[in-house]
Amino acid sequence: MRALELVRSGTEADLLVTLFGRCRVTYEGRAASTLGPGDRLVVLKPDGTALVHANEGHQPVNWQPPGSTHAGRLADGELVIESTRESPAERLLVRFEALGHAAAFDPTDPNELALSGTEADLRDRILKSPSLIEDGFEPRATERQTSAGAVDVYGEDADGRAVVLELKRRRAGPDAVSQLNRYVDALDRERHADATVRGILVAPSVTDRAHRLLAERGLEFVSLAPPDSSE
Amino acid sequence: MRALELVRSGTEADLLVTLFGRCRVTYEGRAASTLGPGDRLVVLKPDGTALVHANEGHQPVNWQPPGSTHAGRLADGELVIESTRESPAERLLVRFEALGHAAAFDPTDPNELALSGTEADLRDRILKSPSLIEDGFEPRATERQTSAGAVDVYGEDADGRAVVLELKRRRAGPDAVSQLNRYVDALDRERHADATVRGILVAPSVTDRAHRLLAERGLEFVSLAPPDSSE
DNA sequence: CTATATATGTCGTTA
DNA sequence: TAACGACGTATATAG
Repeated sequence: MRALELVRSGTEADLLVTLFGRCRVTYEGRAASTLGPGDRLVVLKPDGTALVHANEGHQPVNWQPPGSTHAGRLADGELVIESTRESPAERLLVRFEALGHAAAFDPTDPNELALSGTEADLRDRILKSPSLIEDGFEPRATERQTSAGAVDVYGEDADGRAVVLELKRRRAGPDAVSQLNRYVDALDRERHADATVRGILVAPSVTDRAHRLLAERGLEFVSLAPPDSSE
Repeated sequence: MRALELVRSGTEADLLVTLFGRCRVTYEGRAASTLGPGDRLVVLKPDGTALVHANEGHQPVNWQPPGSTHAGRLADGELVIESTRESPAERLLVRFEALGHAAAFDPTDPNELALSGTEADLRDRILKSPSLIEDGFEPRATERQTSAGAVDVYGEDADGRAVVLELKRRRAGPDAVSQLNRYVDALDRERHADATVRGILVAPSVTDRAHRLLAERGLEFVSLAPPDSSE
């Protein structure tokens, strides 16, 4: 079978292999799933990634993470792709009952994605212009460690009070407030100073629930978004 | 150009279109990105999804969500795929300087994925055998609403005290504890009863930090995993 | 390896 | 539509 040869030689030669056809899929590992017959696109990458894409959705209906091992074989005359990995033990089986297409490509890709508008960009914006938070704010550290984890930005306000910033690149919800709250609690406990630590959530906006939570916990909010790519 | 025709007729006819070749990609929307020349697989789905897959990783290096609109055109003799959506406004541009392959398929897929080992399965396991939590535990409601959101499982212990369960299908971290804490706080405030609400995190295991957080907040932990698919 | 938090997260469900 | 939380999340980074 030509497709089987393609899968074998393709994975062997570190090619990107694509298959399209009618197949069933079973998965067992962190969870377990079965998928009845249907037409899907299967992609096998040289890094061990396997993707099964149906006709809808951004996400693959089934997959195997990078580092997996792909193998092709025939069972009752049908092409079967088996992708496995250990730690955690996971196995993906794709059984084709009809194959419309099979191809292999040499994917040389020297360039990396350049992305802007991330939380890191928001942080850099604040470090460059601390007054965006408030007059007199002075950043002292990023990723400052606490017993509750690393704080996005740590600094002092105009009165010398300790300030913790938690940054979100988009509208923030209750989880962001809880996160900030954990850091403030931890620092309050560790610093055993007179003044309590101020906690400020920095995001373009917050949800109602998050806003209430901030108030309950005595935390603050500053509206700020990552810079446009043009800035 | 044959590939252009394929893209146009394929998207028109609700086919799944795949392209492989050397391309550059730019994206602007919730964030912004550029990607220099390299060999990638582009997938256009009939639901408006666009995927750009490089040779590595489970995730597409660039994409456009379902509901987007794809268009193909020629610019200086090169095939350009443009995928846009509104709300939020986002635009993906893929410009091929070399095309190795183009194909279109009719993806009929009547079957849905059947998945087990989820949080819902863990919840059902508890509802069927409440003593897995502790002797005398009695579930009263799932998705019980509070001012902080819906609680996974709400019930009473042997002494008639209110109990909130927060379920996680896998090892739980600090965020899960914060979530549980929010629900317990909300119920304590709403119920204005004498006895405080008990909060129990139910997961296969917890991280050290999560364990400490539970102790600080007076919350509890019960080790329990979703059932095997065989169970 | 694990732990932690981000993500153009996506996706489903519900108000 | 927005909000909220789950996801086989994946991914990067620090320890």
